[in-house]
Amino acid sequence: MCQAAGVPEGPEIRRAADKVQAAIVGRPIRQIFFGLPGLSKYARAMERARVEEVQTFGKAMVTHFDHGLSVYSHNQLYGKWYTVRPDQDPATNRQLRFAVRTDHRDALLYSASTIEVLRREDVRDHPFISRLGPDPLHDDVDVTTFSKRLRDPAFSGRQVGTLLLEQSFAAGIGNYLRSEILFFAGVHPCAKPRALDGNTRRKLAQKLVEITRRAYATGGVTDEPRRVKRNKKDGQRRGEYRHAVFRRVKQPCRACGATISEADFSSRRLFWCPRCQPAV
DNA sequence: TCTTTATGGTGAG
DNA sequence: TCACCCTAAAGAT
Repeated sequence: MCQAAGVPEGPEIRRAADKVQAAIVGRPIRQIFFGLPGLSKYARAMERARVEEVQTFGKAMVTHFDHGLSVYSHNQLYGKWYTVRPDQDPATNRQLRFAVRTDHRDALLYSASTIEVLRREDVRDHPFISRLGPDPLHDDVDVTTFSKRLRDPAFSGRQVGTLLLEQSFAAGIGNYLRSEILFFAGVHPCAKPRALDGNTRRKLAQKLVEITRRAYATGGVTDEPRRVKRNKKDGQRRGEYRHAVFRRVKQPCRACGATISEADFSSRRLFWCPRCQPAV
């Protein structure tokens, strides 16, 4: 059985989409199952189609079938994809919400509460997707995209600690990436883009893209490779061992030794180094 | 066994 | 800004 990587932020969703795509794209479908009310009526037609592609838009995933329908899913905090050999369902008490069973692998989505069927041409108009800013994991998005955005009056007067969580500014960034990006950019969460000098603003845009892509490549490890620690007991890299500041409250900054701070910011916990990210 | 927390998001006021 | 929804695992008792 293969449990698709991690859950909640853009990089984890994209990795899950990669797994699902490799498992079921182009394969004859044995069965489609929907575990939420109102969707079963679409299953028959999907069983005669094949999956063409699995797209992600920030934290949203869209599974496209070649007969013109697509399945939108958002995992929120709880959804989890598994890919398994046919009918080798995982041992879990979770609720199965969407299943694509093919002759090769089954792709199973558990616990997700937001699953919708759309026509492919309507995907861009979906209420969640249509409001998203650029996704730093998309090929056509780069540092310049966000440099410009940070100068845009719509965003430049906001505190960066708030801005980074807004999906309309950048799609797919969540709470751990927010703390990590600000740390590597050396920017205090209260800073406003328009008050930063040009170099710092560009560095913030650069780290936004770099750290998000690093998280995708590593499966959520955001600390610099040379600094990444391993748990001495089991060699794994969880929590303390994955990030530079996130959830490292009261631990020493690995760059300067100062004690990592923590505070609620936009109703979520934010972590920063008071020396590497001085108040503005 | 109960309570808290969580890498997310919506809608009311 | 707040209450609320979704569900699972960790922490407290």
